[in-house]
Amino acid sequence: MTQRHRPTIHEVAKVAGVSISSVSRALNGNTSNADMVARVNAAVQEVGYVPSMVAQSLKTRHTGQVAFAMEDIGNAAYLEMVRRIQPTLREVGYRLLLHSTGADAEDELGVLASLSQNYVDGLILCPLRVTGRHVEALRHPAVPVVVIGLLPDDVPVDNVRADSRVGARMAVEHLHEAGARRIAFIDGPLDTVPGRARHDGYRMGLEACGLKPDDHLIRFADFQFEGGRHSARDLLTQHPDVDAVLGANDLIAMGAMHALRELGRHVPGDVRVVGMDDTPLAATSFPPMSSVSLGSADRGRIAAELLLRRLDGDGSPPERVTVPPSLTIRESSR
Amino acid sequence: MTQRHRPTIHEVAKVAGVSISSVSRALNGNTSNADMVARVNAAVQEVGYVPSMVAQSLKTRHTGQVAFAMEDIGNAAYLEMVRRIQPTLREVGYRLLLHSTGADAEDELGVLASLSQNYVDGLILCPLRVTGRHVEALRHPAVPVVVIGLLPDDVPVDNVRADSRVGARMAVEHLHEAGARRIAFIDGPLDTVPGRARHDGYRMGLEACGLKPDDHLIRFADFQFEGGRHSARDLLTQHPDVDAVLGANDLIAMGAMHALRELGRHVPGDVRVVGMDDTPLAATSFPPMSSVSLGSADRGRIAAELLLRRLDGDGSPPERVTVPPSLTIRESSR
DNA sequence: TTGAAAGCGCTACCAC
DNA sequence: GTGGTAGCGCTTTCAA
Repeated sequence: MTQRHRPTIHEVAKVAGVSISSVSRALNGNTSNADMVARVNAAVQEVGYVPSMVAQSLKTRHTGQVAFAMEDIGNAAYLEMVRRIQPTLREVGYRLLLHSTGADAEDELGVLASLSQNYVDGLILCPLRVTGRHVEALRHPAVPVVVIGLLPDDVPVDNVRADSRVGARMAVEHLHEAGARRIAFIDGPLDTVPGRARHDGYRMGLEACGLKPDDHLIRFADFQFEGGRHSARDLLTQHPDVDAVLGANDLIAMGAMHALRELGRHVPGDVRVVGMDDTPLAATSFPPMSSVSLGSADRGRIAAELLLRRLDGDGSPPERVTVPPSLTIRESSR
Repeated sequence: MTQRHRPTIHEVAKVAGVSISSVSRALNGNTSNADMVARVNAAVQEVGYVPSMVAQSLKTRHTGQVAFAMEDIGNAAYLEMVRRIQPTLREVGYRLLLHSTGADAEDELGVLASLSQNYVDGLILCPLRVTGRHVEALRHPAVPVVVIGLLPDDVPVDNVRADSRVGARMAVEHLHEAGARRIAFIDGPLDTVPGRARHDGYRMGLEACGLKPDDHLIRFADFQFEGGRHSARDLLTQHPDVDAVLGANDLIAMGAMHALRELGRHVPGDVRVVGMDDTPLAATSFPPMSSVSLGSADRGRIAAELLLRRLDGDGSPPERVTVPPSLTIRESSR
């Protein structure tokens, strides 16, 4: 692997017999002389010149890079976001940097702080928890930031939200309509943004249906399959009259479906199940599982679009977009 | 969003009452005078100085960035890789850039070419198809490259492989031992690296078991759920004697499980099913699905480690690592 | 040990 | 329209 010398703009200039300024202009389309452009291009070909992003960045003060920070790319919701963010940015020439922070708030703050290093032009942040220090850091970001998730109203950054409160409520109402009366809920941690919102939505749903809330029917499971399975097993053993389970995400709900099967309960005959996030897991499960889509893909796309507007120099006040949830009804709750 | 002036090393120097060289040295640990270090650090705090990555990169000629290019981060195998690559790189201070090329060979070549822009120090490439132009581009990469996937022997880059040929053979042998005699195979496209290898492995497996290959029992499905479902439905309708289905990945195999259920065939009683990649889908399916792990996580980690060695200046000859497959037997094939 | 100064490769301003 | 030239913010010689 011989580290060949990378030709610079000077080599091109020499070969073309012009000045480096002319080369720069020709390459950036700031010249009207067609002959000049042709000569420069020929020289570029000849020496195999490729502009240095780094030098350009130092001069122009932008990098063509955007970062996306979330807890774990392994989470289907974040994955959906990335899959939309990347092409949206890429279309206009931005590259995407990925930060999986592993639910470490310290790490997220580190990302926020490191923005001052100016290695990216903007950031899309999807925090699992929003602390006071987050808010503080978001007051004076070194580059434009878009936050996906709930944010205090006075934080001056663009903000894209899901409405998982309404989503959870929709699920409960649907289960009620389908005939369920003892609707259990397996949530994620209450101190996370989605955990809190879904909990509230569940309660709201019960009220809207005239069902009495019963805290014994609520469990917490860290958003994972095994947690859902354990919680559901426990739940159904202690409360055999439960006739529906809402999972705070599809993994939890899938775990619950497995537990139900192990307990010999039929889905949806004995117990109806609904998940949240509407990931591929839901569509491919057996029976296919109803799930509340929180529009992860849309949130990703919209966040990217908002950020691009800022990067274009848009100075209008921070925007707040809420993506409505939608329920996909499949066999598990019919 | 007031674009405040970012303090430079000059401000720090002025406040500390020293030269910019001293600031640089103190910050990079190239000074032994403790007093100097203290003064500089104090000044850094005072003005809120954060070094510019870009300026550092221009000078030092490295960026602290590594790119990972694959077809689609939505694919579970690539996802697993990313999940290991990122922390491995991050641990030593590298950031990860993501290129989802969307199975566009042109795009992959673009990534390879753009390496000359020196916006990254290295690349991990996981091509779905390897063309002559890939090979050509890989002969003189501008920065170290590690390829995950099959590669001609004479291409001088580090290379991490799965052995999906052996993996597919293992699956066939397992199905045979379990009692299957008419083992069908739903593959991905034959012109992809994994599609080809798995096809060969399937044939090898049949031979090893003394089963007669029958091309009618092979279908192609583009590695997706619906493809697997369609193919399986078609297959089982035309060949009701099929008693086992191997899917070239878990999505295909899941699709097949659904088709079987729709056809009223019991898994594993009537038809045994095995998938490949051993994704979360397999473990959470019902019944839990046997699957051949091709070590995606390990391949990702190893690729990252190999790349880090190169970035450390290791000049030894290109290495070739093959990660062995392993079969996880679950209910679907018992 | 410290400071002055020379670039890294580029853009953009200024005269011509 | 074209060519000098002054930096962008940093690291790293080189002398003192």
